[in-house]
Amino acid sequence: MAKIDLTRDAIVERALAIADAETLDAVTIRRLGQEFGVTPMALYWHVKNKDELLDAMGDALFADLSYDVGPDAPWDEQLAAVVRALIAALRRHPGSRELAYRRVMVSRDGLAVAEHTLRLLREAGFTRRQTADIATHALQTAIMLVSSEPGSEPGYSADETAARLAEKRAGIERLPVDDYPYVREMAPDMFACDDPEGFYEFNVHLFVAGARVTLAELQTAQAPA
Amino acid sequence: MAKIDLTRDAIVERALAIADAETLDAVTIRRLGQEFGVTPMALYWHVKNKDELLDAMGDALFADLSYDVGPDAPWDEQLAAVVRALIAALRRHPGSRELAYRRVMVSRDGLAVAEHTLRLLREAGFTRRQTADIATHALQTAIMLVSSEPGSEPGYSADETAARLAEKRAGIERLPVDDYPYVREMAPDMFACDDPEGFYEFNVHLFVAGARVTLAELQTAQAPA
DNA sequence: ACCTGAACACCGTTCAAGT
DNA sequence: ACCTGAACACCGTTCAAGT
Repeated sequence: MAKIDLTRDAIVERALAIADAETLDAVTIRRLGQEFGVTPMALYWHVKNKDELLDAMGDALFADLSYDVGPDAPWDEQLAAVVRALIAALRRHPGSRELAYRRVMVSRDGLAVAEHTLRLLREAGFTRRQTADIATHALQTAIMLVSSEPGSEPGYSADETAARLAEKRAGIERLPVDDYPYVREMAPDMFACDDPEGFYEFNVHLFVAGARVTLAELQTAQAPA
Repeated sequence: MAKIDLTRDAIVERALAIADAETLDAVTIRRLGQEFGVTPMALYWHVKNKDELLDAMGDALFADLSYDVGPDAPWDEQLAAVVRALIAALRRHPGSRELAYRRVMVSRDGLAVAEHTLRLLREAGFTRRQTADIATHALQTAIMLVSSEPGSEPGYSADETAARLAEKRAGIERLPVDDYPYVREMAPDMFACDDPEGFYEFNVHLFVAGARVTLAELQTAQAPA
């Protein structure tokens, strides 16, 4: 039974758990109060308001990132490591993944990945603008992959997800065969994924390959042999 | 003054406008009723519930896509055209961009792009799994780029965005110079963008380049000369 | 066919008050 | 220092009733 007492950390942890089990919409001040056996207003002692709670949840996403493969590794491997680390972190709290945006350039751990990523791209030879774009893109890619792992319906609980997916599949079944041959053929792959690790690895590869080629193009343009 | 009468289309249009001007959270049944000079309950005659309204808004995002560069164009150009078309469409209604996920494989226009994209990838030589992944990734990339155009704070109104950005910049100013040299150097590029078209083009290029290289790797692996 | 009134079960938040 | 009671301005939704 061990009642957990109301602290800021406990609140954030509980909030993350609710978001994962249900939805981000399901984490409300009132609900949290209820779960701690306390009135809603009690939370306001520990947290300024809901927005600050969401910020704190966002900060938690960046905890325990391990992206350091050493400064001697090629930059593209370093970049891949960053994206993998972000994906791993976000998969721990998929329900709160979108909160990562707002805290990368703010929280301590967020700034640490940012610094690391910006450095490796800059030293690889990208311009300032490109470095900013790719670094942003890296985080976005991670969020997006966790959002789009086939079979996930962003913003819905487990039950609703199942219902909506079933409806989508049924809708596609009803489609005229001649007009949508590829949609029909690919539907199973669009709605399910028996190998999530493979899904993530393929997409990380795609992302890093894009950056690699782009840099190569840049350098041959600048210094044609 | 010309009062617009309450129809399903008018409601959806108004909802999209509110989301763009403010936030998706700002579109509520009650608010819409108010704007049409009608009680909230009146909307339920035209729309089953809020979820259906959001679905309808999502459908609208896929209207007027022009991604057809002809079947003779190389597949990578066709893919670039799809991503550009999606970006253009989402930029018309940035406030509702996330609603695109749920309707790609459902709405008529969504299914049309899906069919087109799946076909071009499949014919280019990707496996079924890869085709599904890249097609999903294409939409996600578009959504994500519109979300992350430097200087945008997803989920906040214009005023709030300005406030949060200012706070972020100030936070970075306060950072120890020695610990975060790259974050400090790159901050202007992370928080603003004087050339959005360039931003989008660079990232589309990155995405397509990744796909191109990945396919090339695949083919040399399958058929080593 | 289309809209309203009244009601219910929810939100976040403030502020004075309790211990 | 930490929590509560009462209150306010919001949500989505149902359902019987009006025209």
